[in-house]
Amino acid sequence: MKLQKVTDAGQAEPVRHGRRYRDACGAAFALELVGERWALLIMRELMFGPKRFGAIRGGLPAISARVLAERLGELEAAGVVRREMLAPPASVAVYALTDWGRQADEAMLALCRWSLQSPGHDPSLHLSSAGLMMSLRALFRGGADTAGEIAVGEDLFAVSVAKGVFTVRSGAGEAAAFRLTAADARPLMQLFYGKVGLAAAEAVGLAVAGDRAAAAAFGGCFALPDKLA
Amino acid sequence: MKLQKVTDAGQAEPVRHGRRYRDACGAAFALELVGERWALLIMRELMFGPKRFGAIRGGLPAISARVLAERLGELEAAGVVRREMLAPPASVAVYALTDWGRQADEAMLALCRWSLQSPGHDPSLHLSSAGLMMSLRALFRGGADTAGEIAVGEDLFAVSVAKGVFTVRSGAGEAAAFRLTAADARPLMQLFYGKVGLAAAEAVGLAVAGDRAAAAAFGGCFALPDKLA
DNA sequence: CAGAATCCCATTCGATACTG
DNA sequence: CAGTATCGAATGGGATTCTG
Repeated sequence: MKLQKVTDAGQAEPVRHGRRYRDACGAAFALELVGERWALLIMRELMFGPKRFGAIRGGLPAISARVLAERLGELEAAGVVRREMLAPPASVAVYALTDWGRQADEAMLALCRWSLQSPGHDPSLHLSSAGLMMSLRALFRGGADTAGEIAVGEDLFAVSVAKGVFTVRSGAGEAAAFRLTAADARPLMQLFYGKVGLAAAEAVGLAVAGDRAAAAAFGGCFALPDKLA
Repeated sequence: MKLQKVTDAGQAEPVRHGRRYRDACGAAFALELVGERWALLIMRELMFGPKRFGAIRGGLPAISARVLAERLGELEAAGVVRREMLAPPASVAVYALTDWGRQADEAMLALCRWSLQSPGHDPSLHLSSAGLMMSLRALFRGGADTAGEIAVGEDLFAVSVAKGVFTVRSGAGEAAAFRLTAADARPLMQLFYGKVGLAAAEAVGLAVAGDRAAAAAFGGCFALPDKLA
């Protein structure tokens, strides 16, 4: 009722909240689509693959079920998210970004890179596996070609550096030279944000398998930008 | 009181609204800083130079004075905006982006480029001169080197294409080959968004001075992206 | 006139409880 | 687990008013 109104033809038409910017600039239109509270973070959670309602909540512990349901409805009406029913016998609903929704990652990365220059950023907060991978993409500084896997809790990602381009995919990787495993993002943040060595990260819960030298070199590909103030 | 609390030492400490994301990802932190309603559009208005309170309102006719004052206070506390007192005899307050605040333009451009792919975008809405220049930057597709001036209402911008890079500055331009003048953004939107010729834009209020061929070529450097749906 | 302060109301958010 | 219902609290928007 709040999210959309059904026209005479029965078509869903996004009405959104009465609050519009009434501004023809693309930035304003983007904010109409994904500027509501939590919207961009929900998209981040879906950036590496479809997720169930509960899995999104898992990545965003501070969101309430009500707001999450509301946002998913709005994002679906906006064409950013698609609700899909998995085939039987699974028969559960998952939420996935549309192709267009996935293209918002450039904007998201730009926001990450910008905000991480601030000395006010607090890396001690909770970080989901999707948030970690997003941060890695934002923090990539370049380095030698390599490939590996990162396992965070239940989630597995294939990462690679090829020709100076860093790529993350969901799932197992081809020809992974190393694998970093941790129960949550904390130890990996130490390694990537904190610029500590592999050994220090292992002391706080990281497990390294495979080529240790390759893993260490990979860790050196990322750094927080220089702070401003 | 709502924007900041004064500590024992008397220092201003951004408390924001109780609503936090509690998420270590840079995207979440960016949203804490500039994710409130109107914040990014206020920054857009300041992107090409400092403005007075009333001038910002002029660019954002739908914002209320209360919310604008509140946002300016928050953005100042966040280090994105600086409130400056012009030297006498002017002695008026203006709001300017800090260096860091200006760096958010990459993220803003990415949002523009993303959202303008949507068929839902409505170019018939109001557009401020800052919004127009932002949109031009987002719509730039490349073209031959040139330089000119664009005058929208009271505002004057120097634009140039050099080595495939499009630049906008506030004020008069060096060696401008042409000048496009209009009372508001509408005729210029016709030219740049609408892909109509110079003559058609002149029919709706555009005035062209100087080298017409250069002006026409400049107009051809911009285009809306292909729509998705 | 610029812009801060105040009041009122509609909407939204967040937390908890509830249901299939 | 996947949402929905409900309610108090906070916010946004608009109008009005004060102050210099």
